Amino acid sequence: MATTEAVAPTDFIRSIVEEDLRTGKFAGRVQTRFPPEPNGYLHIGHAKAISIDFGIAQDYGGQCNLRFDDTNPVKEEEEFVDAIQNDIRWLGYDWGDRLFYASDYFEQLYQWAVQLIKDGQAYVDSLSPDQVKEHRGAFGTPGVESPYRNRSVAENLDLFERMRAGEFPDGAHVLRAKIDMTSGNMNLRDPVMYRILHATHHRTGDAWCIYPMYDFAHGQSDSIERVTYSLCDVAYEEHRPLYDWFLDQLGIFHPQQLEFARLNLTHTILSKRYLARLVREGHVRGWDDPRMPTLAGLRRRGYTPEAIRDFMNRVGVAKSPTTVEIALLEHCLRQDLNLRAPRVMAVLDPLRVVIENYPVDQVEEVAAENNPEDPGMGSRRLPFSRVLYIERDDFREAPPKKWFRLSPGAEVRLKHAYFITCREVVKDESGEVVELRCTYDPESRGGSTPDGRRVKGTLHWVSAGHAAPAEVRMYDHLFTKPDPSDVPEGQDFTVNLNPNSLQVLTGCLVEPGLAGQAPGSRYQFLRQGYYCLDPDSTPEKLVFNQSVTLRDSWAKIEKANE
RNA sequence: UCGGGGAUAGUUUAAUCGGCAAAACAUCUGACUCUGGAUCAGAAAUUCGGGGUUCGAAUCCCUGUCCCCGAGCCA
Repeated sequence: MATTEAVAPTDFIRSIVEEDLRTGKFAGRVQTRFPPEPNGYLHIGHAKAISIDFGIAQDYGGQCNLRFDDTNPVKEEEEFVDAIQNDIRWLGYDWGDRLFYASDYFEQLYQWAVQLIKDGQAYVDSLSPDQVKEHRGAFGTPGVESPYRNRSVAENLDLFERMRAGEFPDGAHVLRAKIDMTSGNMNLRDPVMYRILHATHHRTGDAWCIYPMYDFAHGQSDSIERVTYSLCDVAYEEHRPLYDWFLDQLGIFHPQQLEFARLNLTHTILSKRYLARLVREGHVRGWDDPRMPTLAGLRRRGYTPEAIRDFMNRVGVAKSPTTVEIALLEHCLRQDLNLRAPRVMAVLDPLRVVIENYPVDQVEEVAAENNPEDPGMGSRRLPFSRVLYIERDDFREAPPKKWFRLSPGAEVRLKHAYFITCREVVKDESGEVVELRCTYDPESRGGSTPDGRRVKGTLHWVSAGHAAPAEVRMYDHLFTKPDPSDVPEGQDFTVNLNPNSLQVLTGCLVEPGLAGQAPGSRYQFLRQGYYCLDPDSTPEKLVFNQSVTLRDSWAKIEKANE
């Protein structure tokens, strides 16, 4: 099978790694980590970080750890720990036995905090949250020092110990680093290192009632794990001076933080908060709704890990804030599935066809290749009979220009079967076409005739007596605008929600072999697109999700004719 | 207002030391086809502006503009 991952990634981070490898900066070691907070589901934006963190380790013979950044017990849940691991594995990455938690390091972090207090680099502040905020100052103006800033080391030690012992209520005190209240970088204006939180932690239970802040936990966790490259979002670029400061004050192993731009995609949103709102307000059916950009949603939609990895390689790694067209993601899926998905025939909007000159009770089997891109995928046999269904959209009573499909008097090929000619159009009282009376050419079996006559159109079909009923869920972009946040004054992104992002087709008919297949199975519905069997399927009714359409040049012609 | 980061076809990225600006996606043509699919061939399209250095600048210097991020006891 041809590989779909042909693009060799090259980027500024890899250049730095290669340079370090040359100069021996980290003794030839490449160690990265992926540090999710277990407070939500992973989405395709995270997949970019995963692909970079694991991909770079892989490329240079290093390792990537999985570390849950679980320093805030009030936001984090065990449920997400499992879901996140599942998603990363599904994407195709492996952290071996290196599954860690920032909470594994709580005791060490505490000892380091004590060390900084003893060194006069940290102090217990007893200002209220509002006062801390006031003292911090604004962008243009310097902050002012807390009156508690110059407490003695002994008093700080005593207070901090008692904070740990649970003597104070939430918010009564914090431990802050003593840096510079006048810094232009807000992160350096005596950042909070520890806060009091009488909350049960998903792993440490009630062992702690003080918890370290991200800035005091992340770099040291990296250091403990001997991470060489701590790769993160550009949002953390302004935190780097602080990341470096703690490591330097502590005098411990110093990983290098490097920042890259996070992924944005057109026609969707990638903010955990907004995604949660879509779920909460019922705009989608859940976190794994096939319209969601979550990995769970993409998986259910029929996306392959290969397509997503290929996409990440094509998107590249840089620092400028950018928005990738969702068309590229869709292209990657098509390209992958074109090579791997078995072709099947499915009629979404059935129109009855009776072959008048075909024997009433006869059923024969025609051979159908499973994938013209890969003969190794073999072939199957399909039942053909006198009564069939074709796609309603494949017939026009008054055909437009360049119409290759069926119309009164026209001859087309039924894929893998016979040529048929439309003789008569049957309508009901309201004038709707309900049936086509056709004849077939017995000589055309297999799709060609002895006289070598050509037909322009080839249609998919199913045999009425054999087809399996199905529901097909058709999807379109979640948002109508490329940038969902482009809204009129006073409104929010929900006004750009696409009312037609889900269209449920019932009464579809698919070829018989599809019954009983495993949920998650992916197919190409011939001439239509790629579809994936949904877990909602039952023995009575198959349910398919449309993953992505095929490129449709007729749609373009039709549009141009308008 | 201050600090940090960024700017190359419509989009995302390349361009080794200062040496012919390129690829993919998207768009448009055409060929081919038992999927109006796939494939193939082709077209159009790019260095944020203004100065400067240089034989030569996307790259170096000066200057301006625009965009993103930052004032959680969130990560």
